[in-house]
Amino acid sequence: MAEGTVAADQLRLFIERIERLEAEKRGMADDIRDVYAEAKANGYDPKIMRLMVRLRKMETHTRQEQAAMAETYASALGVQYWLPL
Amino acid sequence: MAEGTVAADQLRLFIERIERLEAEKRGMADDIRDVYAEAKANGYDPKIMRLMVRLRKMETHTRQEQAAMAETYASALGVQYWLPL
Amino acid sequence: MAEGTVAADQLRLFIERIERLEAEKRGMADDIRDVYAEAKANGYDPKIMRLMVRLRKMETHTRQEQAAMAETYASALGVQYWLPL
Amino acid sequence: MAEGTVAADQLRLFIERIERLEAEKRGMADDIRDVYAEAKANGYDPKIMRLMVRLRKMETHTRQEQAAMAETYASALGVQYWLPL
DNA sequence: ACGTTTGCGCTTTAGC
DNA sequence: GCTAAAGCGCAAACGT
Repeated sequence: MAEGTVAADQLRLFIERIERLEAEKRGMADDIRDVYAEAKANGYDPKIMRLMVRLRKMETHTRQEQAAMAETYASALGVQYWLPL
Repeated sequence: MAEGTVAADQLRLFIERIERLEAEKRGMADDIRDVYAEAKANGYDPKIMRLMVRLRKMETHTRQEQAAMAETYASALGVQYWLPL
Repeated sequence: MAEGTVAADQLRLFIERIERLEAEKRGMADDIRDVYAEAKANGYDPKIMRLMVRLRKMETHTRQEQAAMAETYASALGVQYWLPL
Repeated sequence: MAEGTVAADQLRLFIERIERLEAEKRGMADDIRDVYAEAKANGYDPKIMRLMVRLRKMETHTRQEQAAMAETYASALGVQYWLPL
Protein backbone atom coordinates (compact mmCIF):
# COMPACT_ATOMS: atom_id res chain seq x y z
CA MET A 1 0.00 0.00 0.00
CA ALA A 2 1.39 3.38 -0.95
CA GLU A 3 2.48 5.95 1.59
CA GLY A 4 0.04 8.44 0.16
CA THR A 5 -2.82 6.13 0.93
CA VAL A 6 -1.84 5.81 4.55
CA ALA A 7 -1.71 9.55 4.92
CA ALA A 8 -5.04 9.89 3.16
CA ASP A 9 -6.61 7.37 5.49
CA GLN A 10 -5.23 9.11 8.54
CA LEU A 11 -6.57 12.42 7.31
CA ARG A 12 -9.97 10.88 6.64
CA LEU A 13 -10.00 9.50 10.16
CA PHE A 14 -9.31 12.88 11.70
CA ILE A 15 -11.97 14.54 9.57
CA GLU A 16 -14.54 11.94 10.43
CA ARG A 17 -13.81 12.20 14.12
CA ILE A 18 -14.35 15.94 13.88
CA GLU A 19 -17.58 15.53 11.97
CA ARG A 20 -18.85 13.03 14.50
CA LEU A 21 -18.09 15.40 17.36
CA GLU A 22 -19.72 18.29 15.56
CA ALA A 23 -22.84 16.18 15.09
CA GLU A 24 -22.92 15.42 18.81
CA LYS A 25 -22.41 19.07 19.61
CA ARG A 26 -25.31 19.97 17.36
CA GLY A 27 -27.36 17.34 19.14
CA MET A 28 -26.66 19.03 22.46
CA ALA A 29 -27.88 22.32 21.00
CA ASP A 30 -31.05 20.63 19.85
CA ASP A 31 -31.60 19.12 23.28
CA ILE A 32 -31.29 22.56 24.83
CA ARG A 33 -33.93 23.88 22.46
CA ASP A 34 -36.17 21.00 23.44
CA VAL A 35 -35.87 21.75 27.12
CA TYR A 36 -36.86 25.35 26.53
CA ALA A 37 -39.81 24.15 24.48
CA GLU A 38 -40.86 21.72 27.18
CA ALA A 39 -40.60 24.39 29.84
CA LYS A 40 -42.70 26.70 27.67
CA ALA A 41 -45.31 23.96 27.37
CA ASN A 42 -45.38 23.91 31.17
CA GLY A 43 -46.13 27.59 31.29
CA TYR A 44 -42.67 29.09 31.72
CA ASP A 45 -41.46 31.98 29.62
CA PRO A 46 -38.34 30.94 27.67
CA LYS A 47 -37.15 34.50 27.44
CA ILE A 48 -37.06 34.89 31.20
CA MET A 49 -35.43 31.49 31.53
CA ARG A 50 -32.69 32.47 29.14
CA LEU A 51 -32.17 35.61 31.13
CA MET A 52 -31.80 33.57 34.30
CA VAL A 53 -29.31 31.21 32.71
CA ARG A 54 -27.34 34.18 31.51
CA LEU A 55 -27.38 35.82 34.91
CA ARG A 56 -26.26 32.66 36.69
CA LYS A 57 -23.46 32.28 34.16
CA MET A 58 -22.41 35.88 34.66
CA GLU A 59 -22.31 35.58 38.41
CA THR A 60 -19.90 32.68 38.12
CA HIS A 61 -17.90 34.28 35.39
CA THR A 62 -17.73 37.65 37.06
CA ARG A 63 -16.12 36.14 40.12
CA GLN A 64 -13.42 34.54 38.00
CA GLU A 65 -12.92 37.74 36.07
CA GLN A 66 -12.57 39.75 39.25
CA ALA A 67 -9.98 37.32 40.56
CA ALA A 68 -8.06 37.41 37.30
CA MET A 69 -8.16 41.18 37.25
CA ALA A 70 -6.88 41.35 40.80
CA GLU A 71 -4.02 39.08 39.91
CA THR A 72 -3.17 41.08 36.79
CA TYR A 73 -3.29 44.29 38.73
CA ALA A 74 -1.14 42.96 41.51
CA SER A 75 1.38 41.51 39.12
CA ALA A 76 1.48 44.71 37.06
CA LEU A 77 2.17 46.70 40.20
CA GLY A 78 4.56 44.14 41.61
CA VAL A 79 2.47 43.77 44.73
CA GLN A 80 2.66 40.67 46.84
CA TYR A 81 -0.83 39.49 47.56
CA TRP A 82 -2.63 36.63 49.19
CA LEU A 83 -6.13 35.53 48.58
CA PRO A 84 -7.97 35.23 51.93
CA LEU A 85 -8.36 31.57 51.05
CA MET B 1 -45.88 21.84 50.51
CA ALA B 2 -47.02 25.07 48.91
CA GLU B 3 -47.90 25.32 45.22
CA GLY B 4 -45.32 28.05 44.74
CA THR B 5 -42.58 25.74 45.92
CA VAL B 6 -43.51 23.04 43.44
CA ALA B 7 -43.36 25.50 40.58
CA ALA B 8 -40.06 26.89 41.82
CA ASP B 9 -38.59 23.40 42.00
CA GLN B 10 -39.81 22.58 38.52
CA LEU B 11 -38.25 25.74 37.15
CA ARG B 12 -34.99 24.98 38.92
CA LEU B 13 -34.98 21.56 37.35
CA PHE B 14 -35.42 22.95 33.87
CA ILE B 15 -32.66 25.50 34.41
CA GLU B 16 -30.29 22.87 35.72
CA ARG B 17 -30.98 20.54 32.82
CA ILE B 18 -30.14 23.36 30.45
CA GLU B 19 -26.94 24.21 32.27
CA ARG B 20 -25.90 20.59 32.26
CA LEU B 21 -26.48 20.33 28.50
CA GLU B 22 -24.59 23.52 27.88
CA ALA B 23 -21.66 22.14 29.81
CA GLU B 24 -21.68 18.98 27.67
CA LYS B 25 -21.86 21.08 24.54
CA ARG B 26 -18.82 22.97 25.67
CA GLY B 27 -17.08 19.68 26.26
CA MET B 28 -17.75 18.64 22.67
CA ALA B 29 -16.23 21.89 21.45
CA ASP B 30 -13.14 21.20 23.52
CA ASP B 31 -12.86 17.71 22.07
CA ILE B 32 -13.02 19.13 18.56
CA ARG B 33 -10.22 21.53 19.36
CA ASP B 34 -8.20 18.61 20.67
CA VAL B 35 -8.63 16.64 17.46
CA TYR B 36 -7.44 19.58 15.39
CA ALA B 37 -4.47 19.92 17.70
CA GLU B 38 -3.67 16.22 17.40
CA ALA B 39 -3.94 16.39 13.63
CA LYS B 40 -1.63 19.37 13.60
CA ALA B 41 0.87 17.43 15.70
CA ASN B 42 0.74 14.79 12.97
CA GLY B 43 1.67 17.32 10.33
CA TYR B 44 -1.73 18.34 9.01
CA ASP B 45 -2.75 21.94 8.49
CA PRO B 46 -5.81 22.71 10.64
CA LYS B 47 -6.83 25.60 8.44
CA ILE B 48 -7.14 23.43 5.35
CA MET B 49 -8.81 20.76 7.41
CA ARG B 50 -11.46 23.25 8.47
CA LEU B 51 -11.94 24.18 4.84
CA MET B 52 -12.55 20.53 3.99
CA VAL B 53 -15.05 20.13 6.80
CA ARG B 54 -16.89 23.18 5.54
CA LEU B 55 -16.91 21.92 1.96
CA ARG B 56 -18.20 18.49 2.95
CA LYS B 57 -20.93 20.12 4.98
CA MET B 58 -22.02 22.21 2.00
CA GLU B 59 -24.63 20.98 -0.39
CA THR B 60 -23.33 20.57 -3.90
CA HIS B 61 -25.64 23.09 -5.48
CA THR B 62 -24.70 25.64 -2.83
CA ARG B 63 -21.05 25.15 -3.70
CA GLN B 64 -21.84 25.72 -7.36
CA GLU B 65 -23.77 28.89 -6.65
CA GLN B 66 -21.09 30.33 -4.43
CA ALA B 67 -18.37 29.38 -6.87
CA ALA B 68 -20.18 30.99 -9.79
CA MET B 69 -20.73 34.20 -7.92
CA ALA B 70 -17.17 34.29 -6.66
CA GLU B 71 -15.89 33.80 -10.17
CA THR B 72 -18.01 36.69 -11.44
CA TYR B 73 -16.73 38.99 -8.73
CA ALA B 74 -13.15 37.91 -9.20
CA SER B 75 -13.23 38.57 -12.90
CA ALA B 76 -14.84 41.95 -12.31
CA LEU B 77 -12.00 42.81 -9.95
CA GLY B 78 -9.26 41.20 -11.99
CA VAL B 79 -8.36 38.94 -9.10
CA GLN B 80 -6.30 35.91 -9.96
CA TYR B 81 -8.47 33.76 -7.90
CA TRP B 82 -7.05 30.56 -6.58
CA LEU B 83 -8.56 29.53 -3.41
CA PRO B 84 -10.39 29.46 -0.32
CA LEU B 85 -14.05 29.89 -0.08
CA MET C 1 3.24 72.37 41.55
CA ALA C 2 4.52 69.05 42.86
CA GLU C 3 6.53 66.63 40.76
CA GLY C 4 3.94 63.93 41.26
CA THR C 5 1.29 66.11 39.69
CA VAL C 6 3.35 66.67 36.56
CA ALA C 7 3.81 62.95 36.12
CA ALA C 8 0.12 62.30 36.74
CA ASP C 9 -0.83 64.86 34.13
CA GLN C 10 1.56 63.38 31.62
CA LEU C 11 0.16 59.92 32.20
CA ARG C 12 -3.38 61.22 31.84
CA LEU C 13 -2.42 62.78 28.54
CA PHE C 14 -1.03 59.52 27.21
CA ILE C 15 -4.10 57.62 28.29
CA GLU C 16 -6.42 60.14 26.72
CA ARG C 17 -4.50 60.09 23.45
CA ILE C 18 -4.86 56.33 23.38
CA GLU C 19 -8.56 56.47 24.12
CA ARG C 20 -9.07 59.05 21.39
CA LEU C 21 -7.25 56.87 18.87
CA GLU C 22 -9.22 53.82 19.90
CA ALA C 23 -12.43 55.73 19.35
CA GLU C 24 -11.31 56.73 15.86
CA LYS C 25 -10.34 53.16 15.12
CA ARG C 26 -13.77 51.99 16.16
CA GLY C 27 -15.25 54.64 13.89
CA MET C 28 -13.31 53.22 10.95
CA ALA C 29 -14.72 49.78 11.70
CA ASP C 30 -18.21 51.23 11.72
CA ASP C 31 -17.60 52.91 8.38
CA ILE C 32 -16.49 49.61 6.91
CA ARG C 33 -19.66 47.96 8.11
CA ASP C 34 -21.63 50.75 6.49
CA VAL C 35 -19.95 50.23 3.15
CA TYR C 36 -20.77 46.54 3.21
CA ALA C 37 -24.36 47.40 4.07
CA GLU C 38 -24.54 49.91 1.25
CA ALA C 39 -23.11 47.42 -1.20
CA LYS C 40 -25.62 44.85 -0.04
CA ALA C 41 -28.42 47.36 -0.63
CA ASN C 42 -27.08 47.63 -4.17
CA GLY C 43 -27.41 43.92 -4.68
CA TYR C 44 -23.90 42.70 -3.86
CA ASP C 45 -23.24 39.76 -1.59
CA PRO C 46 -21.16 40.89 1.41
CA LYS C 47 -19.83 37.41 2.02
CA ILE C 48 -18.28 37.16 -1.42
CA MET C 49 -17.05 40.72 -1.12
CA ARG C 50 -15.22 39.82 2.07
CA LEU C 51 -13.69 36.87 0.25
CA MET C 52 -12.43 39.18 -2.47
CA VAL C 53 -10.90 41.57 0.03
CA ARG C 54 -9.14 38.65 1.69
CA LEU C 55 -7.84 37.35 -1.64
CA ARG C 56 -6.53 40.75 -2.71
CA LYS C 57 -4.75 41.07 0.61
CA MET C 58 -3.05 37.69 0.12
CA GLU C 59 0.28 37.37 -1.60
CA THR C 60 0.14 35.40 -4.82
CA HIS C 61 2.54 32.69 -3.74
CA THR C 62 0.58 32.19 -0.52
CA ARG C 63 -2.56 31.66 -2.55
CA GLN C 64 -0.79 29.09 -4.68
CA GLU C 65 0.51 27.21 -1.66
CA GLN C 66 -2.90 27.11 -0.01
CA ALA C 67 -4.52 26.02 -3.24
CA ALA C 68 -2.04 23.20 -3.78
CA MET C 69 -2.45 21.91 -0.27
CA ALA C 70 -6.22 22.16 -0.45
CA GLU C 71 -6.21 20.19 -3.66
CA THR C 72 -4.14 17.46 -2.05
CA TYR C 73 -6.47 17.22 0.92
CA ALA C 74 -9.57 17.33 -1.25
CA SER C 75 -8.36 14.48 -3.42
CA ALA C 76 -7.41 12.47 -0.34
CA LEU C 77 -10.94 12.92 0.96
CA GLY C 78 -12.65 12.48 -2.35
CA VAL C 79 -14.19 15.92 -2.08
CA GLN C 80 -15.49 17.23 -5.35
CA TYR C 81 -13.71 20.48 -5.02
CA TRP C 82 -14.02 22.27 -8.27
CA LEU C 83 -14.95 25.25 -6.28
CA PRO C 84 -12.55 27.91 -6.01
CA LEU C 85 -9.48 27.20 -8.01
CA MET D 1 -20.55 50.90 -22.22
CA ALA D 2 -21.88 47.49 -21.31
CA GLU D 3 -24.03 46.90 -18.26
CA GLY D 4 -21.56 44.39 -16.93
CA THR D 5 -18.83 46.98 -16.94
CA VAL D 6 -20.91 49.43 -14.94
CA ALA D 7 -21.59 46.81 -12.32
CA ALA D 8 -17.94 45.79 -12.27
CA ASP D 9 -16.89 49.39 -11.76
CA GLN D 10 -19.37 49.84 -8.95
CA LEU D 11 -18.11 46.71 -7.26
CA ARG D 12 -14.52 47.86 -7.65
CA LEU D 13 -15.44 51.16 -6.04
CA PHE D 14 -17.00 49.49 -3.04
CA ILE D 15 -14.02 47.19 -2.60
CA GLU D 16 -11.57 50.04 -2.86
CA ARG D 17 -13.46 52.12 -0.33
CA ILE D 18 -13.32 49.20 2.06
CA GLU D 19 -9.63 48.67 1.50
CA ARG D 20 -8.96 52.35 2.06
CA LEU D 21 -10.88 52.31 5.33
CA GLU D 22 -9.09 49.17 6.45
CA ALA D 23 -5.77 50.86 5.77
CA GLU D 24 -6.81 53.84 7.89
CA LYS D 25 -7.97 51.54 10.63
CA ARG D 26 -4.64 49.79 10.60
CA GLY D 27 -2.99 53.18 10.79
CA MET D 28 -4.92 53.97 13.95
CA ALA D 29 -3.72 50.73 15.49
CA ASP D 30 -0.15 51.67 14.62
CA ASP D 31 -0.58 55.08 16.19
CA ILE D 32 -1.81 53.47 19.37
CA ARG D 33 1.26 51.27 19.48
CA ASP D 34 3.40 54.35 19.03
CA VAL D 35 1.79 56.12 21.96
CA TYR D 36 2.44 53.14 24.20
CA ALA D 37 6.03 53.09 23.01
CA GLU D 38 6.44 56.80 23.64
CA ALA D 39 4.95 56.47 27.09
CA LYS D 40 7.32 53.62 27.81
CA ALA D 41 10.23 55.79 26.70
CA ASN D 42 9.02 58.30 29.29
CA GLY D 43 9.20 55.71 32.02
CA TYR D 44 5.63 54.43 32.11
CA ASP D 45 4.80 50.75 32.12
CA PRO D 46 2.69 49.85 29.05
CA LYS D 47 1.16 46.90 30.81
CA ILE D 48 -0.21 49.02 33.62
CA MET D 49 -1.37 51.61 31.11
CA ARG D 50 -3.28 48.95 29.17
CA LEU D 51 -4.84 47.82 32.40
CA MET D 52 -5.97 51.38 33.15
CA VAL D 53 -7.45 51.80 29.69
CA ARG D 54 -9.29 48.55 30.12
CA LEU D 55 -10.62 49.52 33.52
CA ARG D 56 -11.86 52.90 32.30
CA LYS D 57 -13.52 51.21 29.37
CA MET D 58 -15.18 48.66 31.63
CA GLU D 59 -16.59 51.29 33.92
CA THR D 60 -18.31 52.94 30.99
CA HIS D 61 -19.34 49.71 29.40
CA THR D 62 -20.62 48.16 32.60
CA ARG D 63 -23.05 51.03 33.09
CA GLN D 64 -24.48 50.52 29.60
CA GLU D 65 -24.65 46.78 30.14
CA GLN D 66 -26.48 47.20 33.41
CA ALA D 67 -28.99 49.51 31.77
CA ALA D 68 -29.53 47.11 28.89
CA MET D 69 -29.94 44.22 31.28
CA ALA D 70 -32.47 46.16 33.33
CA GLU D 71 -34.45 46.88 30.21
CA THR D 72 -34.32 43.26 29.09
CA TYR D 73 -35.39 42.09 32.51
CA ALA D 74 -38.24 44.58 32.73
CA SER D 75 -39.45 43.72 29.26
CA ALA D 76 -39.22 40.01 29.97
CA LEU D 77 -41.30 40.47 33.08
CA GLY D 78 -43.65 42.93 31.45
CA VAL D 79 -42.85 45.53 34.04
CA GLN D 80 -43.35 49.16 33.36
CA TYR D 81 -40.27 51.00 34.46
CA TRP D 82 -38.84 54.48 34.48
CA LEU D 83 -35.26 55.41 34.85
CA PRO D 84 -34.90 57.95 37.68
CA LEU D 85 -33.59 60.33 35.02
C1' DA E 1 14.23 35.69 19.31
C1' DC E 2 10.48 32.25 20.45
C1' DG E 3 6.76 30.25 22.74
C1' DT E 4 2.94 31.09 25.50
C1' DT E 5 -1.09 33.54 26.71
C1' DT E 6 -4.38 36.96 26.46
C1' DG E 7 -7.32 40.36 23.85
C1' DC E 8 -9.68 41.51 19.45
C1' DG E 9 -12.41 40.88 15.34
C1' DC E 10 -14.94 38.00 12.49
C1' DT E 11 -18.04 34.40 11.45
C1' DT E 12 -21.68 31.88 12.47
C1' DT E 13 -25.79 30.81 14.86
C1' DA E 14 -30.21 31.50 17.31
C1' DG E 15 -34.19 34.10 18.34
C1' DC E 16 -37.74 37.50 16.95
C1' DG F 1 -35.04 38.00 6.86
C1' DC F 2 -32.76 40.59 10.14
C1' DT F 3 -30.66 41.79 14.24
C1' DA F 4 -28.26 40.59 18.30
C1' DA F 5 -25.27 37.31 21.00
C1' DA F 6 -22.06 33.67 21.37
C1' DG F 7 -18.03 30.77 19.76
C1' DC F 8 -13.97 30.64 17.40
C1' DG F 9 -9.65 31.71 15.05
C1' DC F 10 -6.01 35.00 14.66
C1' DA F 11 -2.65 38.22 15.95
C1' DA F 12 -0.35 41.08 18.87
C1' DA F 13 1.92 41.42 23.43
C1' DC F 14 4.27 39.76 27.32
C1' DG F 15 7.76 36.62 29.60
C1' DT F 16 11.52 33.53 29.04
